[in-house]
Parts: sequence; C-alpha cells; structure tokens
Amino acid sequence: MATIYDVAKAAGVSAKTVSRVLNQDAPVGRETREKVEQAIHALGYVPSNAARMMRSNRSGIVGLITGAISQTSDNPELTGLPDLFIVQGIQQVMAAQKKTLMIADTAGSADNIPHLLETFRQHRAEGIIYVADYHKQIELPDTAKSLPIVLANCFDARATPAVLPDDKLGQKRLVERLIKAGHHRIALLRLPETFVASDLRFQGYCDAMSEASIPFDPALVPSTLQDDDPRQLGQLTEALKHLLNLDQPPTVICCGNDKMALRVYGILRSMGLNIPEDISIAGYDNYTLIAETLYPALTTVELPYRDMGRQAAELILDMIKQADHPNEPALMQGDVYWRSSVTDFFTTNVKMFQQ
Amino acid sequence: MATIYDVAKAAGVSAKTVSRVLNQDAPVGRETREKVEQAIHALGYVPSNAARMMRSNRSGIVGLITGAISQTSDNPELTGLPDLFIVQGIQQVMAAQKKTLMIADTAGSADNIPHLLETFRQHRAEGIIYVADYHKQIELPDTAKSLPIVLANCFDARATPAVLPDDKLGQKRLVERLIKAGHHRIALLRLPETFVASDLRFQGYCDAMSEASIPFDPALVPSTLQDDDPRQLGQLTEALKHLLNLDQPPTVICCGNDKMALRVYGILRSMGLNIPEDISIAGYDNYTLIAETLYPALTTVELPYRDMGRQAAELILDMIKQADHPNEPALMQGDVYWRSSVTDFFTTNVKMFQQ
DNA sequence: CGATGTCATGACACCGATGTCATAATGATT
DNA sequence: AATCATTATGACATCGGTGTCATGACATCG
Repeated sequence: MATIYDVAKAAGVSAKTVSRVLNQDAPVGRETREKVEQAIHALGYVPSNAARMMRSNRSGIVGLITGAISQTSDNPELTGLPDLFIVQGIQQVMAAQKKTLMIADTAGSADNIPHLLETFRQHRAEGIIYVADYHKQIELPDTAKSLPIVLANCFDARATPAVLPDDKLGQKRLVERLIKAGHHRIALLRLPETFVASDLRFQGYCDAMSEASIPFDPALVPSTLQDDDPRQLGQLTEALKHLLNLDQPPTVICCGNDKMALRVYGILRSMGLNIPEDISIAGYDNYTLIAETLYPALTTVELPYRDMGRQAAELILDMIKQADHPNEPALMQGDVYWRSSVTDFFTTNVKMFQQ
Repeated sequence: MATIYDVAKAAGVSAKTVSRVLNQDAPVGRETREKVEQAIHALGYVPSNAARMMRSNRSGIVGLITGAISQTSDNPELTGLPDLFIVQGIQQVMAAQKKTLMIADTAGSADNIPHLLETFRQHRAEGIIYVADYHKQIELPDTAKSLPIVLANCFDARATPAVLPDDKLGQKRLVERLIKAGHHRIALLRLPETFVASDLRFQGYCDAMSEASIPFDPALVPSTLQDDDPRQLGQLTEALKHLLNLDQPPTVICCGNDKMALRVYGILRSMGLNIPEDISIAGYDNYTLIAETLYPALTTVELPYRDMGRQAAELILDMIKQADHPNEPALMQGDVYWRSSVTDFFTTNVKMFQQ
C-alpha cells in the first residue's frame, strides 16, 4: 500500500505538502496541487486511518452492540429481526456525519459484552450504542460506564440515556382510532407480562377507553399469555373462544403484536369467521412483511425503529461533543397504519378500495 | 487515555516490557509481570489498535457491505430482512478468528459503494464481503478489485468468488419429498422472472418431476407474476382460480416464497378452502416468522443464510491468507422443513400431532 | 573453567500521518 | 527602500505501539 511518502516522492514534493493537499488546511500552489493529485491517483493512494488517528487521537468510530444479529433460538418470540431498522437509522446519521460504525454482536450472550467493549476501546471508539431486539430492561456491566453510551430500544436502572418506543401512546392512539371508527367493544390480547410493552400498551388501552368514557370490561382483556411459544396457539384459541362467547362479544380484537395477529387470523378462519366482516383485527409493530401481506391487510401501530435509530445516533454524537446527557428516556411515537382488517363503521364503502 | 508509557512508568519498567506482557511474545519475570499487570489494571489501560496497526500493517478488519440495512421502499418484495442471518453467520466466524467486522451500508444506492470501499481502504481492511438481500446478479465498480472480495447471496459476470443458495436443489428436494408423500399433481407459482431464483427453482421442480417420471404439465405452472407488489394479489387470485378449476386440480401448490404462501393462505381461505384438507401449500425460504406462525405451519425450504455467511467468512479469510480463490461459486444446500400445511397421504395420522 | 545458551530487560528506530516551526519568495504598505 | 504580511513549501518532532539489537545475569555442558 502506497504511503504519503511515496506520493511525495512521485510528485517531487514533501510529505507535508501532500498532507496539505489532502486536508486543504493550508494554501498550495495550483501546479503543485495538480502534480500531487496526479501522483495520488496514479499510485491509488489512500491515507491510513491508523496513522491519522495516532496524531489526532480522534477515531471517528462509533461502536454498535446488538444482540439482534445473533440471539434467535433462545427466545422463540423473536424470530424476525425488525429491530435492525434501528441499525439502519443509526447508519444514516453516522454516514452523514462521516463517522464509521463498527458493529459487534453479543452472539446471544450478554457475557460477551465486556469483551466487545474492550475491542471498541482498542479502536478508540468515541461512543457506543446498544441496541436491544425488543423493548426491555437491561443491565450493563460496570465496564460500560467509561465511554459515552446510549441505549436504543432498552433502558436500565441507572438512567443511562435511552431511546424507547412510546408503547403507551401508540396503543392509545390505535384504540382512539378504533373508537372513532365506531367500535366500543374492544378486546385486547396482551403480550406475555415479561415484555415491558405488555403493560405499557395495556395502560394506553385503558387511557383511551377511559377518555372516551367507555367503562373498562375485564372480560375483554383475557389474562396474558404464557411466554413460551409452543403453547401460545392453544392459549390463543381459548382466549378467542372466550371473547366470542361473551354476551356482547368484541367487534375488534387488538393483538399484542403483528405476529399474534397472524396467528389469530389463522385460528379465526379455521373457526369459519371472516375478517373484517365478522370481526376486526388490529396488531402492533407494523411489521410490514406481515401487516401488508396478510389478507386482508392488517391495521397496526408502527414501532418507529428507524426514528429511534436516528435519535439514538444524534444523541450519542451530542454526548461525544459535550459530556452532556439527558436524564429522561426519549420516547418515540409511532403512527397508526389503518388497513382493511378493521371495519370502519362510518366509511365502510371507502374501505373496499384500500385492499 | 493511558498509554503504554504511562503503564511502564507506573510499573517501573520499560515500555517494551509492557508490550511483552501484553503480547506474551517473550519471557517476562513473574514479579515484573505482576507489577505490569497491576499497573495496567490500575490505569484501565487498553492498547491502541491504531498504533499497533501502524507497525504490523495488519488491521484485523474485514469490511462488510450490505444493502440490507437500507433499501426498503424501492423494492416492496423485500420488506423483511432475513438476509441479515448471513451477517450473523459472518459475525460468528469473524469473532472466532478475532477479526473486527466493519459494516457499511449502501443506503439503497450502489453509487455509494466506491465511497464505502474508500473508507474500508482507509481503515486498511484486509478483505471485503458484499452481502445482497436476495439471490441476484450484481456488478461491482472497478475500484473493488484491489482488495480480496467475496460475494454472498449474489454473483457477477467476472467470476468473483461467491456463495449462493442452491435454489435448484432446494426446490428439487421439496418436490421429491412431496412426491414421496403421495402428491402427483404439483403446482408451482413462480416468482417474478426478474428473480434469479425463479428459474433455478423451476428447473429443480422440473428435475424432480422428470426423475419421478411424472410428465410436465404446463397448466400446473401458471405464467410468472409481475414484479410490482400491488398487483400481485389480483394475479395470484387469478392463478389460483385457474389451478383450482383444472380438470385435475393440483393437490399441492408450491409458492415462490413464504411471503407468497402467506398471501395464498389468505386468498384460499377467503374462497372457503381449508389448508391442508382441501389443498396443501408449500413455500420457500423458511422465513420462520411466517412459516412457523402461520396456521397451519408451513412446509418450506430453508435458505441456508447462516451457513452462507459462515462460508463467505471462511472464504474471505482464506483469500486474505493466500491470494488463492475458487472459480466456481459455492452452492449452499438448504433443508426441507416439513410442516402441517402439506398432507402426507401415507402418514396422515402422524401429521395431526405436529401442529 | 571457558564457551555457549537461555532468560530478562532496555534503548532505539520505525510505522504513516500531521502539528509546529522555519524559510524563502512575493506582494503590499508606508 | 525598508518593513511587514501573505503565500508556498520543507524539516523535524510526535502520536503509541512493536521489531531489532544489545546487554547483563545465570545456568548448562564438555
């Protein structure tokens, strides 16, 4: 690999002059500049980041730790990887700021994190973003505190700066929209309680119902599901039977997430029910592969992953510049995607054209 | 940040001795070693990769270019990101080899690739893996040839080393298995022809049928779908009607991928048909979020993404060690996942317990 | 007992950039 | 014309490690 000295020799100038051409930090004669540029091109010279870093002590590297790339089999709830949209959002901001993103992976075990941090420190990463695969509480090892760090899609007990989805508001908005569409009997199939989002979305549901003066009916919110996947199908079937057999059955069922909605589609249809004619279904996540492909397409609430990524990236860049950091987690809002799986009693004819 | 000299001073030894303790490349007295180790710990010293790299000229960095992290809206076929399993496979191998993975993203446009390569070269990446989001042909810019490069999930016209899924064999195996289960009238809903996999899988289908001496019936393979998503639903419905109205309708329909299968589930059920009692369905990809969650669970063929990633990683590491490179793309085999969406005429009673 | 080998350690140069300072030439100012 | 500012360039030190070589203290061996 050619060095700056090779270029200097080829152009018949000093290395420093080549440096000046590269960085444009001091005037260089037109002729000289052209000679240097030619030499650079001819030799295919690319400056060494390592050497630069040594002098400047600024690496321009931001570390990203994610369990998303691994961590598949242990939690069957997480077979998709939509959270990688967060990484996409981060990437966008970093590329715009000319920072380099170095991605490492926990390989499914948090025990690896200290080692990953060590690697980042070797590369003199200026800050670190930790991305979780779903909204949850985590605990960082003590070693993590030495660098600016931002949590995305997760939070800890020590008020480390975090960016989170506003699950409560999202569910609230969805239910408000359902009410606006004429639904009053609104069921909620909650996620297992081990998920932070389960309770938040339940609160959002309650808020929307209460603000619309619809009394809370516990019969519409069956007990939450168990955590393990294999049994969910049976539990879901039970819960659905329960809901459908109520004196006043729900006109719409809010599912804990899009995946659950996918299950519910299958079960309801095996019971001979049509969506949305017999009953409306809504999901959560706007996991588009499911939500847009399902027939009929699924009304759901977006998890604003890309926005969260961007926000987390900007946050860490701020923290790198000034050691300042916020105390409250940033809550990111997700939109309601209204699709044909929910009957709108006031605009039924319009619905037909939405696919 | 503490340097090796700080450590040396604190331990009362020379910097070189600290270096020896770190690298264990020469004997160091027990007492001295302990002093040094204490000093390292006390100062929280982490060696600078940049300084190391300058001497050794080996960065230990492998660059990974992917369009997967971005590139969403332009091709609606690709709303999921299963190909990131490839990245996972790569990660595994790199971590085991103590290489650092630097991930960059095309942000949806191949025009960015030269710039990404430039960044990698600045970091003195030793090799590059390019990961495509689905099996396709690509064209690399000329700048790419200066570093060892491996293509994963894609190939080019210049025989750049590549790792690909064996779509032909996968489809063949699936059809063989279907035949073994007693199916003879096997329909194939092909992917749009713009996908390389479309033709390969069709060949696999033909091979299996021909080897089983079942004559090819073009009526069972309707013309391929259009590329754009919005119209697919209508086209699919037409194709399904055509198949179901045949004199001898198929007993099983192989869908181009799992996403198409998800659509087909919806359409067939809206027609009042039950899966698999009335007709069996198979997919392709083993996109588990769909395949395992669908009701009934979907028989499908795995895209061996993780294996492909591992293979690509090992390939690039080989190429870094020796400039040797293979001429033929490595074809990775994916298993058939037999689930309850397909009737097995010989073991019907067993099927019931498989969920 | 002297020659040789191993162990333990340090001095110093070097990797490839860039910051600092020096120098020379040119032009502008009084 | 003398002074000063600006432009254009180079010499050299430096960043933080590691490779090379040298050195002294022991241990081993014929």
